[in-house]
Amino acid sequence: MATIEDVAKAAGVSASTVSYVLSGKRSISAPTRRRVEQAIATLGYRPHAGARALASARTEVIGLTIPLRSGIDVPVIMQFAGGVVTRAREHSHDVLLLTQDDLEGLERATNGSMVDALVVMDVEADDARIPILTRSRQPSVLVGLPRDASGLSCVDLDFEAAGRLAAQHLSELGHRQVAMLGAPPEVVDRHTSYVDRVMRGFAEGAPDHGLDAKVVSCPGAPAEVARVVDELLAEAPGTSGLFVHNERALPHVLSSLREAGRSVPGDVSVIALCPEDVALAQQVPMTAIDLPASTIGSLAVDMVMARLDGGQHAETRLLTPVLTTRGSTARH
Amino acid sequence: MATIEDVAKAAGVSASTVSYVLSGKRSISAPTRRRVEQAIATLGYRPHAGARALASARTEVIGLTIPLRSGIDVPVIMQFAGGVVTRAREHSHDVLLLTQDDLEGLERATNGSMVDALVVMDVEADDARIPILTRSRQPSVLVGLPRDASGLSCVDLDFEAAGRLAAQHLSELGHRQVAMLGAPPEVVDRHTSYVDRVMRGFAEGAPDHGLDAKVVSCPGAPAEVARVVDELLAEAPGTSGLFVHNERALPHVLSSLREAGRSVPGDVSVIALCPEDVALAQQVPMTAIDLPASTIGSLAVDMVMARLDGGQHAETRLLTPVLTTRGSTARH
DNA sequence: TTGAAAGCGCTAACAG
DNA sequence: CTGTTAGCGCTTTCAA
Repeated sequence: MATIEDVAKAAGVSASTVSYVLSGKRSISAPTRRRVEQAIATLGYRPHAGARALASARTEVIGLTIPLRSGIDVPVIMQFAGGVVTRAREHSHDVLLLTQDDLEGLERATNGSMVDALVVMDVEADDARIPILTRSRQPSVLVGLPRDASGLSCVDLDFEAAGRLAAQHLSELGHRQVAMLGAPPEVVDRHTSYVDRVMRGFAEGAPDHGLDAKVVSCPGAPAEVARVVDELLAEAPGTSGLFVHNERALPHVLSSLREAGRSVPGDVSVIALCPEDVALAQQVPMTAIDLPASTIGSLAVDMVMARLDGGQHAETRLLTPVLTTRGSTARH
Repeated sequence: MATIEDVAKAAGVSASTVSYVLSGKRSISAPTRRRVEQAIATLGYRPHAGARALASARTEVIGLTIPLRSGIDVPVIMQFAGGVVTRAREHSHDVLLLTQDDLEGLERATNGSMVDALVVMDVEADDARIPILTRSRQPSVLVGLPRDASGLSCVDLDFEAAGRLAAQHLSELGHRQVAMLGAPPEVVDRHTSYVDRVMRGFAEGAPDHGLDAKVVSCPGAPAEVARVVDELLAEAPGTSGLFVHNERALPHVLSSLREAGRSVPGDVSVIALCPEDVALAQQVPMTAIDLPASTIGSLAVDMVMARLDGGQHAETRLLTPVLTTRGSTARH
């Protein structure tokens, strides 16, 4: 591979001049710049990432932890990761993929100077990674809201407000007996922050709007979804409004209702909390609170970059949920 | 951050000794090793990745290109990526995430010495990345089968055999008029290699088994799936066997059939080509040819690692498809 | 506007 | 079994 020295020779300048042409950190005469750029092009020169990181203490890489475990909403993760990668490239950074529960990997990435900054997904209420992150010298942003952020930046949809909004909307449609079908039990048990928050928002918002509400967690497998729906309808036959925060279960909820002889939205109104494309891909286009995963991903990168080169202080940003009315809800 | 020099001082040895303790490349006396390990632990020392890469010409990172564009089967991608990351860690490598169509990123990663090796997903028949990869000095493995692999390693499910297997199975069940619902048009147009191969396998295998077969591409949106299914049943009302290679469309195919008054498997047998968990998550547990995405991911990493430290030559590995009979097929 | 030179932190001969 | 030393390729003062 061509080195900066090769380029310098070919252009008849010193290595430092080549470096400055690349970084733009000092002014270069037009002819010199031209010759250097020429040499770079003909040699196909690319700076050696390791050498650059060593000399500049900057890697141009950000770390992204993503969950690969069970029960998660895969499309949401992908959209989020897409947002992160795309935005990172716009800040001319690459992305190092770390897995959620690999604490060792997180230490390696930070202390080993593999990354300039970190985006951490799917934060739990008491996340074991928080102490590692506060100790690290790289800025990081948590996607989610831990019990104690310890001065770290956070970004997420305001899931609690989303829960309240769902309750409010069902109330405004005239429903009185409602229920929420939440994440699978294994996810609820992990106390992943957004799961807790949306459940709390709905459970607390419902009474405020005069609703009688049940909140149950819901597995993803079709047979189990049917069981949960049947149980719910048996226990509270008057249920006419449903709030579903479980992407995998969503299609089966709709079929289960149908098979139980309840039409949507005729007998039961259903609000989903999911990305827009998922809402539109159901048998009935769903009235839904949008989960703007890609936007959150971009935002996370913007925030962490701002701290990196602006030295800005930590902040928490919660996006206001937006509900779009489609075909799955009606007046009661 | 502590450097190797700090560790050396703390342990009363030279930096090279610390390095050798870490790499195991020469024998160290027990007491020395103990003191060094002690010092490493108390200082929380981690080698600087860039410095190491510069000195050793090894990054301990592999690049992974994943598609983020539309029409892809998201769960398959995630499972695949999971397999890659997990296996990479077992070879003590991290993973740098690259996006599918970022040719510039691929060059940066290889020529900029950011990675030791590359795993490239979702290869197209004439993939623009192949020339870049053949030029690069890092080994790479393509997931998929391009028209001309140019001496690069390839790994994939034998999708052509999968197509034939589906035809054969439908034939053995006594079906005569069958059809395949393939990937969305935009994916077919890209000539992603596996899409072409499974269609060819089915189209060519069907006549060999005495089948009258139609092959159509199929969008993912529910309304469109319904349209495609209805058209199919209108043109070929005798169709009693279906082979679906489209994860997003799969649930809607089942509902469309039901709404068209055809029961599964009573009137129509349906074979899916998808990961096992997807097959089990449908309303009817699907007879399916497994798409072992995670396994392929692991395998890709193993292959690329073997070339890295064994100097082995390139090879192409195609996994034999396996069909599992479940509730969506019956004798005709 | 440019060049020379001192590192950045590590690895791997080479020497003992 | 261990230490000394010469780079790896780049960035960034310092000097002109």
